[in-house]
Amino acid sequence: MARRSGSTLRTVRFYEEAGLLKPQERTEGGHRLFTDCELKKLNLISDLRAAGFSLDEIKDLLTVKEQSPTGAHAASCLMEKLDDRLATIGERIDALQRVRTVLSNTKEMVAGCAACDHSPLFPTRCGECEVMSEAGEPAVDVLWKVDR
Amino acid sequence: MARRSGSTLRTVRFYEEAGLLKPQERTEGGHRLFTDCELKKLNLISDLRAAGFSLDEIKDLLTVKEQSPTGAHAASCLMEKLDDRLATIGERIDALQRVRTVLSNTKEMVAGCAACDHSPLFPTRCGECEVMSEAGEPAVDVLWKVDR
DNA sequence: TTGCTCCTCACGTCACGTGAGGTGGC
DNA sequence: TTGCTCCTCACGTCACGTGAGGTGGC
Repeated sequence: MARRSGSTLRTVRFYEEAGLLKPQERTEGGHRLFTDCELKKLNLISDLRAAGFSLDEIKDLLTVKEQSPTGAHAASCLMEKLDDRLATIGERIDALQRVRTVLSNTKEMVAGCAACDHSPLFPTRCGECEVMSEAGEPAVDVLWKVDR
Repeated sequence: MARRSGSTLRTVRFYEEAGLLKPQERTEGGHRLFTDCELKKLNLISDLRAAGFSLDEIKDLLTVKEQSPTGAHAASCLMEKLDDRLATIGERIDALQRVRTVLSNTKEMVAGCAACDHSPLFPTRCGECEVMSEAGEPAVDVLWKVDR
């Protein structure tokens, strides 16, 4: 089970302890036996964890049905929660793309230093070097222009 | 400082303890005083943390210069590390987009249940309902088709 | 003098990792 | 009988959160 989902034994036991997974039964010797559906659930949990959701937030999704009196109620409740999660994922993608742009800009600026020929300005006064443009990327200031 | 970067006092102190930030000096009473550059650094650290990097991975970027003998060496070393981070960010964006697709598909399937009229199949046998198509999205199996 | 903010311990939390010592099952 | 895998404690780790009790500085 753990191997087939790409997670670890410890993780499976931890999710069981948290009430997210339930082994259908145990062998005589205590080994956990899981159904195929629990494997699908573990895969979904892993995906949602990778997307940055807490186990509580995940449990909240997994227990919608058992907390809803009718099918219509469960459906609208689940759809609302899914919209929340989708919005959060959108924000996280945007944030990652912004960081990507920052690092990419930084790389481009530092590319001009690949031929730095033992400049006396290195390492503490690179900000005064003619190679550095004035394009104000704060990350470049931090990572490159000054030191300490 | 903490407020101006959107983080907390505790976080600033923790980063200082981890060797990522250094207050330029302290007041008589022990209050930390930071330079503008340290604020930029804190903002960069926050962005990289939000992108899922550990403090060790961040420190690794921040100390490239002081560990490099020449400017050319520092530049190529930093660019290599930036490429690594950019690749990781790309993978994380892809993963988030896959999860977004999964949740979006799930929402679309469950939308058909908004008018569920006290079906006797709810809540444990929704998988047998005619409303459910056969499009095999495992997340739908887990969140909707069966229960427990 | 009165608030508000900052200070330093120090314990708590979340999601696991990592042995320590023991058993199951082919 | 021999490996390999699984089992249960139980302590460790990472990145902070959260009081407890005290001081600074306007």
